[in-house]
Amino acid sequence: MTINLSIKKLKKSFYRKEVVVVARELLGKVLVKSNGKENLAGKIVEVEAYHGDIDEAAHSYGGITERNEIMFEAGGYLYVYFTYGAHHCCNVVTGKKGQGTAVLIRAVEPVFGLERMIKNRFGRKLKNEKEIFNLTSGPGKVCQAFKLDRSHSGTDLTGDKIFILDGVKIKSKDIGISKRIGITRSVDLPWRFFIKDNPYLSRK
DNA sequence: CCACGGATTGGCT
DNA sequence: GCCAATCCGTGGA
Repeated sequence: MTINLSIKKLKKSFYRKEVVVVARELLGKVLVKSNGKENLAGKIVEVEAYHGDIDEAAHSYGGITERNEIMFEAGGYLYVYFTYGAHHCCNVVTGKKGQGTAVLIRAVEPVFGLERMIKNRFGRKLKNEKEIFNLTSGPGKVCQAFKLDRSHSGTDLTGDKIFILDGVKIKSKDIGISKRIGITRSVDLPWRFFIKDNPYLSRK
């Protein structure tokens, strides 16, 4: 009998599709950061889609700037931005060159490198068992745990430092849909997707 | 050059 | 539940 471990790295073709399709398919996939120091992995459990043309909440709405330039590349790159004077958020660029579409990774379920993530995020050991659910349950938290900042923006996701592995296919009935969180424009687009009942979500 | 506000988080009421 | 913290990207003067 063969065992399909489904640990193949996602290729450019995976990312170069319509952003909402990629957003849903990213659920259950595994974000990996791998360098000499850190070997971290987390299953993606919550995402949001952003669309440059019709979405006033997207950084790419309004055209290319120095910050969002990478969003306009063809899919398969990382876009990391800094906000509120304190937090980084990481996105997966999707679609064709010039579209300006990306998927925000809002929460992951820690899979590998827990000790390192805890150190990166809290600088100490966990106070209690419940704190594990505060480790990567938000876009700023994911970047802190994975130590991702603007220097990682533009990273090729088919390289060997930061990439995403194929994972469990999430069934439609197990995917929750809602409006996006924390935005003030285009607020009604139902483009937040999450794995229902997963304990690592930023919200229910 | 300057002013405004943000794809958040955590602490306090 | 409410709100301050805190930098910097963006747009207008």
